[in-house]
Amino acid sequence: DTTNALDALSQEGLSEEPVQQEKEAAGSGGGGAWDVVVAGGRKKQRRRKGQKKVVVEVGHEDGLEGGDDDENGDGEGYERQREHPFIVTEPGEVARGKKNGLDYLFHLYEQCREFLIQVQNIAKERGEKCPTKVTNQVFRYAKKAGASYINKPKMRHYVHCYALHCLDEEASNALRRAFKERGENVGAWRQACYKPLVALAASQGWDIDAIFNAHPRLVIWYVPTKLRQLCHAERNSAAACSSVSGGPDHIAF
Amino acid sequence: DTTNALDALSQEGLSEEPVQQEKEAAGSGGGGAWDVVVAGGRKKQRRRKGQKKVVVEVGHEDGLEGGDDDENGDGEGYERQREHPFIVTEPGEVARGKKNGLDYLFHLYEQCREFLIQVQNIAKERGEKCPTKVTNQVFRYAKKAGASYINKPKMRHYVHCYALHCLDEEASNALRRAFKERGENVGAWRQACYKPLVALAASQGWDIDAIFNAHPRLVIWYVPTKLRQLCHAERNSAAACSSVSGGPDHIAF
DNA sequence: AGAAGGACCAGTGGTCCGTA
DNA sequence: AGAAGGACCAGTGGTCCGTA
Repeated sequence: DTTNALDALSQEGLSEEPVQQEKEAAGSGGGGAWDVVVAGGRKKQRRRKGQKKVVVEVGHEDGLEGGDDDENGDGEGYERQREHPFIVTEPGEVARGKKNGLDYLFHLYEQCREFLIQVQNIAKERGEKCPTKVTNQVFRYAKKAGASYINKPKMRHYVHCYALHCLDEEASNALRRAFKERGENVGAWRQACYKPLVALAASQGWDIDAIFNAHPRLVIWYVPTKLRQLCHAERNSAAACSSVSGGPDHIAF
Repeated sequence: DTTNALDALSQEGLSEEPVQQEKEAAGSGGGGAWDVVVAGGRKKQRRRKGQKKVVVEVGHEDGLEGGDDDENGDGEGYERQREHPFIVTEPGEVARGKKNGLDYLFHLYEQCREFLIQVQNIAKERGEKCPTKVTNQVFRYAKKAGASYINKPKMRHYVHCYALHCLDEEASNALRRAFKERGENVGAWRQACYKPLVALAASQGWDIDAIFNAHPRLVIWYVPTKLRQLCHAERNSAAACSSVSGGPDHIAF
């Protein structure tokens, strides 16, 4: 199966992950693992020779803290393992400079799904409780498998953006292009992702949980609190509005 | 709707719950609320006059601890609010003495389901996360609604017994009659409930989660750890056995 | 300033063990 | 002894806020 090929690949070369000898290959100016993934057609990349596929138990080398800051890449001294910030990119566009693009962001969600599937398979094999969502356990597993660039706060932060991408890729792409053109930052784009989702929920009876549950890539993610609240608030004001105007199918926006 | 009628009713009269003035009416010798429920045909009991239906916010009176042990019922002094222990009863049989029967036990599971439904309705109304299982939140709600005789350790303890009752009532009834006849205690009966469930799982591909999920009254209960482990262990030894004997459909028992 | 993520916290699932 | 359930505990979902 090809489940791990992408994972192993995307663990390489990203400047932020702790494989020191490869770190700087992708750091700035593009050309990292993600670019390879995008250029190569999104699946079945062959692994680089000599790089072992990391799946379950990663031998822990403890190299993250302590001692030597002696390695440096492009002359900026010690680079922390924090991921490059996201910028708004169009579909297919590779982020330049020390930035990551939105295709890469969405790819992280796919990776989490693959890690979840692995955790589920292990649980089934052992006859243990089988998670249906991306839980702490899955994040822990991802980290142990070497995907240190995946963490819970980040993934939860952008879930609704990924949801829009899954549910209405056209609208998501249009929004990305518009916000890129306007030079908006990631935070503004992220905020803007709520509105089309709420509109979508409105058109489907306001049940955002049902919408997530009906989509195979989305069902594994918890509905973000704020999205749930927005849907609820909008439903109530739409109801108030329609009760004033009298029409049962009055549109809120 | 009739959702709360049973709840309100079964909150009355049971000797263990903290409505002091009614406590002793049902204490020993049968004749408590449960008997009324059984005799009355299991639904749409009318409420006793003057007894308010308790649903959400119970005015807390703090009367459980502190002060006066001055009330006493049938001459045994202060009776603690602990439920009478269960005994093995046949279907339809009312427990005599300071005991509770198994119909009453199973009725508690139905009550929990009704509390869950109430919690779900409230959550939906408020646009909040909606539990799909009987969670701590539901137990807390039950307690606030006056069903102090419902608690998590008890309900979790007997889940698999209730599961057998739901999935194969004939087998469950036969087991109850057999264990009553032999004079076995509740613990022995409880232990014995595992075996027919494991056999049932065996006949359905060993997926005990799927079996729970397929049943509308069971889907709201977490699969008990021990039941899951037994299914897993039995599956493995069945597999080993069939690989020795060579037949893919070899029966383990 | 905008953003990534370590680390905290309230409340969870699970059940032990002091109690009656 | 057999059994009910208060109360504890490890690990959860959720996200704040000290960090870069």
